[in-house]
Amino acid sequence: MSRKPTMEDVKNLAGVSISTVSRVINGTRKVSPDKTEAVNKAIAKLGYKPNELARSLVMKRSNTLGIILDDIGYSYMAQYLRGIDEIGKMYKYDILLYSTFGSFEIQKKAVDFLSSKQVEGIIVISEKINNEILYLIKEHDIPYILLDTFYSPDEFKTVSIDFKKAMSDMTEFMIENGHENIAYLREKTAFHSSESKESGYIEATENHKLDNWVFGVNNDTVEAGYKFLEKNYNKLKKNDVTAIIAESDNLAVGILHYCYDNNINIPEEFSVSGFGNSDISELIKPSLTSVRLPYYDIGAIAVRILVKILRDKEEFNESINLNHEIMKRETIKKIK
Amino acid sequence: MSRKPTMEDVKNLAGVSISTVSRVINGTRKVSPDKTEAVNKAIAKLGYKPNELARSLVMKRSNTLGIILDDIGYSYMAQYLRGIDEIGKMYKYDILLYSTFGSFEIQKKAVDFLSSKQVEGIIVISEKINNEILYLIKEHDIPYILLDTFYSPDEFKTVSIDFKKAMSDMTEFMIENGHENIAYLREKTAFHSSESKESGYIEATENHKLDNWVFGVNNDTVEAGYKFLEKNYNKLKKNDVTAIIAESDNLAVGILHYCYDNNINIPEEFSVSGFGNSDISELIKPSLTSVRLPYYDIGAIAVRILVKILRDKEEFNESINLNHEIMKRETIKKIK
DNA sequence: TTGAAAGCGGTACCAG
DNA sequence: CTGGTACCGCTTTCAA
Repeated sequence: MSRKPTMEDVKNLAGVSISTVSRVINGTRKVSPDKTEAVNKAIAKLGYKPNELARSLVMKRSNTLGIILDDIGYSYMAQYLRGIDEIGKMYKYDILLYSTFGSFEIQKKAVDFLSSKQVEGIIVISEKINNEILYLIKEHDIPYILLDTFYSPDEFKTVSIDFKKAMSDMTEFMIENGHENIAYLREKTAFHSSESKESGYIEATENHKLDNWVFGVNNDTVEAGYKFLEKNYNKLKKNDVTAIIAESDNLAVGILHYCYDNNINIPEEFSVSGFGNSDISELIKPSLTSVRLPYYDIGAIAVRILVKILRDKEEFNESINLNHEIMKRETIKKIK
Repeated sequence: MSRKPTMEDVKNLAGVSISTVSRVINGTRKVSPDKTEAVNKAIAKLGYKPNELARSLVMKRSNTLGIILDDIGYSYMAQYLRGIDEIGKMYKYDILLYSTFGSFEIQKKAVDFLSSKQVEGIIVISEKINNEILYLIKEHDIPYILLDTFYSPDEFKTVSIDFKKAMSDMTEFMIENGHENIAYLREKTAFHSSESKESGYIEATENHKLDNWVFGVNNDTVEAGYKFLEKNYNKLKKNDVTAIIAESDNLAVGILHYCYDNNINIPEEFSVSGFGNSDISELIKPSLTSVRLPYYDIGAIAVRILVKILRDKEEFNESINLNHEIMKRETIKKIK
């Protein structure tokens, strides 16, 4: 097998200088038609492809975007990545992935690594981010953008959705449907998004002068949702609660499972909502009302912004929020 | 902002030659303790990180594995990627992703691109693969491995599972549970995996001298499964069918939905099984019996093999099959 | 052990 | 318009 052809080979075959070869490849300057053709023929004949590594080395550009994320296994990550990938490709950028499994240590390694690969921009997708890593990115002087996070929105750039507004909207939606005693189920670990959501619920209920009941569980799992209702069913009934807003689809599914096992009719006894619009919300029976988050769009916009920063050397300092959408399904019933 | 430090800077600060710097970084040769220390100090002080691009250029190694896949949006892709990523990282390989959205044209571009980035190996994850692209990879002389595919297993390397055996096992399982009239639902588009699965069903039923009923639908969707049962319910009952094996979870979920809507009790009237063990299979009520595919392991093993090829220049010519697992859940009932 | 110097495959500036 | 050449940052002979 013969070694990959280089510009040297093209130059020899075409009988021109190496600079000329470079010129016709990049269209940097005018080259006479005959030489252009000679070069193109040689390229075709040899099947020459420029070595991007060498090119990046001298240009100090790699046409690559680095993505740092916690775990590719999270189902919504794929949606982010689609947005990033698709739009990135439109601008000729490719994707270098780095999973950190939530470890700050690995996050730092990721930055160093991506930087050494000379990525032109970095997108960090993580709720639990450490400011060290952000400063590290800044130090490397590489443009970046944050997704899925609430960390210091003032100081760091982020594209996200307004979780508080989203949950407030969901609560309003329950109220519009006639519910006045609405319970709220959240996970206790204090991530910002979780707190924002709760505050949205609180705000909406208070605006309508309704009581509010916040219940906390320890994990964002189906089991936790199940146990919650098992434990609190009587209490909810005693207080005439007719709707339960869960801060996640997992929790909501747990609630639905408990109802299924105990012949509690949904939505007759309770209207239930989740959050995230995961696949299951549409497929479970009864199908679950949820809040759709525009992951794809967030990824897409993040890339657009990054590209803009790269192209125009323009700063990006506002945090952008995208719109959520309430997906009404069978678990909601209008009462009164 | 000061430019990134290079070996030149380290050399100056440490007062040694640039070769020496390289040596202590790579441990290529013995270097006297004092110089070693001087270099290390300089590196630490400057925060020097080697430029991987330059390194790759001269070494002709990039420590990067290229992944070509159809669409990162497919839910099981994430599991493949986790396996690849996690094991890849163990061997210091990083991941360059390329989505092709099933287009052969883009697949070819992907190969060229990855090659120009000097990836050391390529993993192709796609059911619909074109042999052109395989020859293209061969031409580039870069080691590769195929996943999720059945294409020419003799000529090309692949890690997969034995779909035929898997479906035959599922059928046997139904038979063990006393079912003698078992319907089979497949998608008509003729991918290899689909055909293999069907042949597994046929084989098992024939081994037990049972009748077999194969139904075909046009899409692998929940709706298709739903419509299938809607159309064939009476026919199934007339033939005393007590079990339905669907070739995918989607189809099976559609069946479950139809039953839910029409008060057909599962598993009393029908035992139902899906394939793929998607998230929904565990979360739907009744939970769906399915076949778990070891995506993570497939990815992990693929990387191991690739690394072995890279390290030992060893050929890999057998196709490896990994074990599936039948996940028994509520949709199955023992009869008789 | 150590340093000088020749590349790896390109780009871009400088003359001509 | 075209060719020569320095250089991007690093590894690796080859001598010393």
